[in-house]
Amino acid sequence: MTSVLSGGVRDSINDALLEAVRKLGVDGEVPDLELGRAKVAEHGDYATSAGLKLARVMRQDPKVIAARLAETIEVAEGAATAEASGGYVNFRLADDWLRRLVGRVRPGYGARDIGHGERLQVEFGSVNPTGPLHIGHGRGVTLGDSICRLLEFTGHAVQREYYVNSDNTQTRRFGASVFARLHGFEPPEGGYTGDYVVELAEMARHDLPGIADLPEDEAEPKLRMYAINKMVERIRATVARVNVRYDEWYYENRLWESGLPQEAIKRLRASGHLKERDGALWFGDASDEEEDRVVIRANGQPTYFASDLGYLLSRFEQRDYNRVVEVWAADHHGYVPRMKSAAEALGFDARLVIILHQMVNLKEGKMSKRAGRFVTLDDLVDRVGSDAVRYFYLLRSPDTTIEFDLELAVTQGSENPVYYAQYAHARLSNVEVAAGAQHPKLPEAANVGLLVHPWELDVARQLAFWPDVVEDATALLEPHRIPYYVHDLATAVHRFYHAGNAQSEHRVVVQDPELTRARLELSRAARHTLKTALDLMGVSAPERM
RNA sequence: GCCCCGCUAGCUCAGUGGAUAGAGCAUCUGUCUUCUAAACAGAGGGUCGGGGGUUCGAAUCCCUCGCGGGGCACCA
Repeated sequence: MTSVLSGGVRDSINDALLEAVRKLGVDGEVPDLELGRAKVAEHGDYATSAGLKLARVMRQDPKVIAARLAETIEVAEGAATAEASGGYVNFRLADDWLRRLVGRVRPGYGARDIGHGERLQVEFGSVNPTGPLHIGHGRGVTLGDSICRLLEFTGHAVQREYYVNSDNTQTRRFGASVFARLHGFEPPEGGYTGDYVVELAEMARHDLPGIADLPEDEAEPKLRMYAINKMVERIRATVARVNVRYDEWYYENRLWESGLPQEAIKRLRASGHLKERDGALWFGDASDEEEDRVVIRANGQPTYFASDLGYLLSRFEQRDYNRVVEVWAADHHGYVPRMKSAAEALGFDARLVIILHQMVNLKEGKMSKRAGRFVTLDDLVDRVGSDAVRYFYLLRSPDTTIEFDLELAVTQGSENPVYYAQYAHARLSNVEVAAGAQHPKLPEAANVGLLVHPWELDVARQLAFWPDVVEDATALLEPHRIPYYVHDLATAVHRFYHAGNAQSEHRVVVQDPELTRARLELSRAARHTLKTALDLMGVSAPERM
């Protein structure tokens, strides 16, 4: 029998449910019984429509099946009781089990070994290093970072990588723009016109003696690398402000130096995935020319796609990651099939996971990095703070387009839902301080049996749900499930706390040391869980506010 | 034209094919001599974009139409 703590109580219930189905004589395929949270309080905490689902297989009345299941089911540790209702089976978490759960919650509660140490890379952010990060990029880096945090929390060996473009058309234009500014010209057509390019040119003039005397074909690569390095420095500082960390800033030119794109091209040529047409080298199968993509241009210059072919080898072979998760903005969605078929052609198909998130649009009009028209992520952090920024981004499903209104973001900064959760944490921290002050020596062990009020058990109930949230968020790579959970837990905490405002005998810290100790146990369990969940979001858990 | 995402309360958004669709903000009504009121209790507010279909059951799956966003490069 597995410990309930190793997974969630939902897993235990599900195991018990399946075992009961077997006992009823169903063998072979069991349809998905869709055990989920009950939506109405009368239906308990979890519910399944197992009776209805099994009616066809068992050729029996759903009500009868549900009733028999309810009788048969035995959940491990007596964690929950089952009750039939029509074709449904409803589960109610046992009060006594909830109390014991409180005593078992430790810092980091909810961590699970789902990944078994799987080596995987998450590549996210990876914006062309041709300008500062704006609010659109903020979404990508916070999403990617929280995905990493989730995967680390669930037993994966995660490497966080930023792929630094350095040899593509955009970065060349960037280099050419710096060159133009160095000589007092306007950047060329399609170049970068932001003021920061002028600053970069002046810094280069100082840091690269003699650079202004070189002709463009010699100066541009030097200026480009100089400017890219400056931008990478700045991007690194920006993401650090929102608690985003990378293990590796992997430069595109490193690929070419190690011959990986060349090797990938060689292999794809041998396997018949490449062909010459119009003087260029194309990737694609013969069935549809429209789908073909250029790898080497007619002028002999490789495309970014050639680099990406080598990048696949770098990660799946040279560095031996079992899986690679890419986090991209939706404007790259057209590139997904290409990458997928490239990965397939090289034999890595199922191991490449691509997560897309929708765009962040500025209400005042389109952002453009080249035109220097955008709100930087630094601006946003300056005005509303890192915690509110992270919560704001992570609250939304990646599929939702964000219409960003800076004025509104600033005015609403103070009513950001993040403070609701942080306040719950701060209140509990304060309670612990108060308990220590009033009771210098409390009992070592807590008698959790003293937790009897509904507002106390409801906190415990929320704690029971946390492993489910971790599991779902990890399986779907959807961190936005966490802030919604945090809100629910914070609500239960505030209610628990407030019971003591309404009637002082319900406070955590009371005369009776035994009772104080029991309620303190619950406070700590809730505080640890809030802290853990906020950590996964990269949001701080303050001890006072 | 083709591809992707969205359309759910006044606004911003959750919602693994299940029972009576939720939260925050905003609006209205109550609650601080108290372990922190950045809180709590309550009220109002919905043809889940329209129309078909599949199913015992659809906000959820399929088809179709509409609206909004994004993409369809020898840019990334």
